[in-house]
Amino acid sequence: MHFRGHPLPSESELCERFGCSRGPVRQAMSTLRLEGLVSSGRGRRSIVLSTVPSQPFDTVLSFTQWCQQKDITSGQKTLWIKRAPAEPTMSAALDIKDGDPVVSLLRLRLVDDEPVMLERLNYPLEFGQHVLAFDPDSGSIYQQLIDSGVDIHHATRTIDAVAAPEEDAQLLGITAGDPLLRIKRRAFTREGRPIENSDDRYLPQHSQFTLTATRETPAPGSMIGLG
Amino acid sequence: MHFRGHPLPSESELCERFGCSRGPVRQAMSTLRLEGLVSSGRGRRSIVLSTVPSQPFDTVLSFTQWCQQKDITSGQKTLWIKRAPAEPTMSAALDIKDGDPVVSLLRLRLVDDEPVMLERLNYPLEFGQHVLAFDPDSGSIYQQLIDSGVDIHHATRTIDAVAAPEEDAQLLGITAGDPLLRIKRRAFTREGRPIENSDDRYLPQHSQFTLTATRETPAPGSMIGLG
DNA sequence: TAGTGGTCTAGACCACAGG
DNA sequence: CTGTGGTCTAGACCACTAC
Repeated sequence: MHFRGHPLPSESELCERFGCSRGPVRQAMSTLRLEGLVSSGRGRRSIVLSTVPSQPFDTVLSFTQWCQQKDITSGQKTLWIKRAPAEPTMSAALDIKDGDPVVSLLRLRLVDDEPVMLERLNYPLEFGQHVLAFDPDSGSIYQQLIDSGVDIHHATRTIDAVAAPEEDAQLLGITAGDPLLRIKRRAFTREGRPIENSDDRYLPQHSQFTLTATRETPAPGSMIGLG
Repeated sequence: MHFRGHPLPSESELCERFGCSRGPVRQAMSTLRLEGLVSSGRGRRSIVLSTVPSQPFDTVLSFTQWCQQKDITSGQKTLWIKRAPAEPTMSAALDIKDGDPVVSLLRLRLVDDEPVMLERLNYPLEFGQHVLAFDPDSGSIYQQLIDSGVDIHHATRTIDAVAAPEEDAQLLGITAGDPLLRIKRRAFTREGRPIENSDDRYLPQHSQFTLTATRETPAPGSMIGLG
């Protein structure tokens, strides 16, 4: 029915078909454009670019949720969970005072019982209390936070590559110095208060990060993929 | 003046101040929201989340342009440029027939005369001819393609980490096996025909990749940053 | 030249947040 | 309760594309 290059009905036709004015139609088209699914421009019909929807925000943040969508049997082993006063670097990252309590986790993420990712998570006590009151091996911490009423509003990620230190290498079953894909993540409330500061290290042979950008919109969709 | 959490003027105030109706004001706010700069919602004032603008699409693709924005003195050394029949992997990636001509480049990117990135670019002849007819050390290939009338519409990037092979290590002045951040990129026309298939390898200590996502919109902005 | 999407105006109603 | 942003209507003009 719809394939790449296929022209869409004109906006006026869509207005008639759905019995609404141009506003809602244009808003819907705008969403599709942002997702990179259609292309449009002055004077020409809009056309289908892709029929594959981009991943929603939740999936990008939650390893658990992403594995479920991909029908991958994911596992996790929490190596430790602790509550301790913040070091200067961590207090700065979480926008709290030096020595304020921080809840920290070290988790190993598994796919088919093989380690694929090492996760270091840090939360201010205000949010970390919901993590403490929860078995971290029973499911998604993100889901737990959301269920506890924490308003995870936006997040930033920084990606680079590092050589595996001895500790990481042992846990991931590789040799020290092997390359790891590192994703540092910070999540915020709507008001901009830090919820989480984390450091994930992926085995590059098992995972990669992909994203798309469109010229018409500076904001690309993104997702994590296992290959 | 504007800081994180600072409330913005209401939409009606902005309408008065700029002498326009709500439409354009809402469109501008929508752009800021997509870029993760402001947050808004029913019944409450919009607020500032960040004062750091995200990079536009062009900048994300063009190393040259990005360096110019950052006031970094960037250099480049094209090690070779060739035209050769496509290998099976490349023909599949560029959606051309086996043996069809492909224009390929190997470029070293410099910042302050130090190598920071190794760039392998591949174009189908249709687009690569504009690269051949151009001194690749004189400026941005993306700019050259755009000036030649090539409609670079959207792009996908895949990010992972690799251990530097001997050739890359020598060119970048590091040791073989050191971690590199790899970004594989594919650019397309509006019709979905591949323009470029490339493989960039960054020294991780000099560069990193950051992106933001907002819960309200699945599409995050993205940029490359040097640290 | 006819039809398209991009942009704008000037209203309107609603759900929701805050005092 | 008032004011907010989210959404909608029903027009309008323009630049551009395809013919």
